Amino acid sequence: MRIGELAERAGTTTRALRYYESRGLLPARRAVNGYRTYDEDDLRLLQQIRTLQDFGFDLEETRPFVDCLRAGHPAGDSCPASLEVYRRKLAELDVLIGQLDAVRTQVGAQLARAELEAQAELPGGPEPRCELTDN
Amino acid sequence: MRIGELAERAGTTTRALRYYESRGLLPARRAVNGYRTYDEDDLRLLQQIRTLQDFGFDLEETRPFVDCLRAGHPAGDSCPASLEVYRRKLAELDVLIGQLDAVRTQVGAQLARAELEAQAELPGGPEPRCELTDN
DNA sequence: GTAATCCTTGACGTCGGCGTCAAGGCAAGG
DNA sequence: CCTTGCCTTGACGCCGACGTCAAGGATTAC
Repeated sequence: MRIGELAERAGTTTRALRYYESRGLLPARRAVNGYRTYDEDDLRLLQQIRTLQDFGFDLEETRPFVDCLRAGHPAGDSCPASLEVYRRKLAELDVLIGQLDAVRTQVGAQLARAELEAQAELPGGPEPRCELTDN
Repeated sequence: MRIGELAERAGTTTRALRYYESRGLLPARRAVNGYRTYDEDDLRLLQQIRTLQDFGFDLEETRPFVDCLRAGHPAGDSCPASLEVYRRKLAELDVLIGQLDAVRTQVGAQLARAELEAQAELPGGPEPRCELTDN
């Protein structure tokens, strides 16, 4: 199949495929007329790439998986190098999620505080804090 | 004070300050010789910007806070526009953290599965799955 | 033959927030 | 006077993963 069909079947674009090839990730055979030619195996490699991309993996991080498949293994993650990428990614995710949780907490606290202060300002001077003050 | 001192006191660079000015975020007065001149208020504005940046806010998102301070309010988040930014950011964070959690779960599962399969491959053919098979 | 639809390579644009020169002006110490 | 160390503007570089356009060749449909 040619580049357009592969792109469509994988849900990506021809531009992306040419980019992958320029990075040495998904080289293509060439027909006599110079057109790129792909087969079903290439589709599988491409699907592996796209799956990992959707998970937020960098393009370079997908390379071990692609190499693994190309080496004849049943799955892209059947090789130690791929597992290492998984582990690194998990560690990165844990750090990132932790940071974002911390930020979320901080921003949430800031918002709560600022809303309280705004509340205290608006209704024409400081309000009574408690009914007991009426006594 | 001049740009170098302000940058140092705020823990940033002169390049960043010039960039903020180019974005209209932190304009500077000028001395007779053309040098940028800042005061303590500018330092406060800059600190507000940096705090939010550290939280992952875009520069544009810091603008309401800076405007709020410049309008004479005691805090950058004393204005409704700032609160809106807080709320939007919280919503964005929730979505992002949710996505990252989902990815973490998926990647974790993939890793566990791939490790199991690798385990089953290595020790020379499929291993006995259970001691009961010895009977 | 010609229009439509593929394909090719090459090259510049995008986005954010600056980093990093380059070329030159201004002020102060020795 | 000269050096040193600030400052000025301007402009290109960076990163990742492509988008988009340009100019032209190939194939197929009619």
